[in-house]
Amino acid sequence: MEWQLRPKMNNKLFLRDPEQSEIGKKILKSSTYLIKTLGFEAFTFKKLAEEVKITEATVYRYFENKHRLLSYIVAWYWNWLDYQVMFNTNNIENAEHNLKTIAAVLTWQLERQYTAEATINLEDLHDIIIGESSKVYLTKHVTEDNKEQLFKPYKNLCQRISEVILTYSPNYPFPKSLASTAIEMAHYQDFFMNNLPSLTDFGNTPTLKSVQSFIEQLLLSSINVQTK
Amino acid sequence: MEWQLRPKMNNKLFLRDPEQSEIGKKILKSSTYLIKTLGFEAFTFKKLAEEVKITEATVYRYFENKHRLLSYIVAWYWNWLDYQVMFNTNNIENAEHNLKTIAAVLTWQLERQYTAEATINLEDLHDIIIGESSKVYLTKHVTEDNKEQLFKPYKNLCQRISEVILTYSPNYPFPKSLASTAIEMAHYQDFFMNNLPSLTDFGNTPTLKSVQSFIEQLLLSSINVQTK
DNA sequence: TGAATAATAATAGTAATACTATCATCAATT
DNA sequence: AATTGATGATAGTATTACTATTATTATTCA
Repeated sequence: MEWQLRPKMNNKLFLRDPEQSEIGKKILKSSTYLIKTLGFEAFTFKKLAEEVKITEATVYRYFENKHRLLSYIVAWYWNWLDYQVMFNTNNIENAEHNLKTIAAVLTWQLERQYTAEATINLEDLHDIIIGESSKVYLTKHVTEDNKEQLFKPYKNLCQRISEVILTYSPNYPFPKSLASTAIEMAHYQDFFMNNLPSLTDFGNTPTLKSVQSFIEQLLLSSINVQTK
Repeated sequence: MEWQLRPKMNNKLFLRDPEQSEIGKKILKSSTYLIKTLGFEAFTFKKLAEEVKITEATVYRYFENKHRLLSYIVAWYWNWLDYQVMFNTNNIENAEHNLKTIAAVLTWQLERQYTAEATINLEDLHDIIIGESSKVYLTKHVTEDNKEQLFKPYKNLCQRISEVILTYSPNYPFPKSLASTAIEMAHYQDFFMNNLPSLTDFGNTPTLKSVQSFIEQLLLSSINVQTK
């Protein structure tokens, strides 16, 4: 039997479920491509409609506005990443090993599970996360969005990582902050490395492998000192 | 004799120097206030012009567009913060002490030097940095902006912090990445604490003091492990 | 003092954006 | 065969992010 994995998306994120129709799936695929290519600011529903060859009105029937669409895409990513972490740390007792796995997953260094589901192009998605994901919560309406649980997948991931941290070091005082730091920095160091390299130490060898070492070191050393 | 300190601003950041006229200064003050209050997305030159009681056209003679204005304000902040770090670590040999000072400065816990210069309201400015500063570089035109040296003050700060890190631990492999991590996280953990508290460990006591402890621990432990 | 210059006001206009609304058509379901 | 739902086609609006032009002040410089 074959299993098809689909992230369960919060229905506040859309007006009509895009996974339930061909047009919806095309909207997801094309918007991911366009946001990656044009950047979120220059991305419009009009351009999206042209790309998918539908009318602007149709897009509006799926998503309230472009910010919600970005929120959907980003939430999808956090869901997916959470699954990767879960799958790869599942049944493994060694917390240090698991922390290294987390650093690898966060920096895109691990064989991806569940790539068959091709609604969204994962490489495009990763690009969007690097450059645009913060814009989802850096708004004046974070609080309302948060009440609608739009950030649940991010929080789940953060929670999962913090649990591994606590397994490794039960008295470490900042497990959740360290988890969110690892998540954010995995992406920011990637962005800096490629765009503002002097903010990193990876200017000469701009590879995700370098970022991975940094995140790994960040996770392990913070905790190591604490448990001394 | 009294000294008046003014950050030397890159003249690519403006069309007409706002520090050189009364209207210019009002533009800086009001835009800081408005961006803080409305958020950058809802902030427009029209609203700014109304607030300052000038015409929109006048604003455009000072700044090319609202993104450049934000870049100016943010650059001003990094300049100012760099000065704070420099002033407070100057002549002090003890690198550990200096790292603690840096954590304090980044989290706004230190007596501010040079607050007399009142063109820009520092409290408003701090709010903007927390919620809007990343938007300055998270664009499709980072590279060109970077070529025009718009991010120089940020890089200077990062460089200064990384030097302290290296003084403390000459073999630590990620001084610049750790510096940019400390800077970004000082602000992100603040934002999370106030808006998405479950991403942090400060939900019960949402104070900058808590963030300070975290940043301090982050800086010191990363380096400590390395030097073992 | 008078002329030249610079800064701003006042006003107008434009293309694009982010929508909302209406009605017709077409396909699938019951 | 009738109903429902999704989409297309089309139109329209308020706002945004500008650009342009001319008139009016204020400043400075000869």
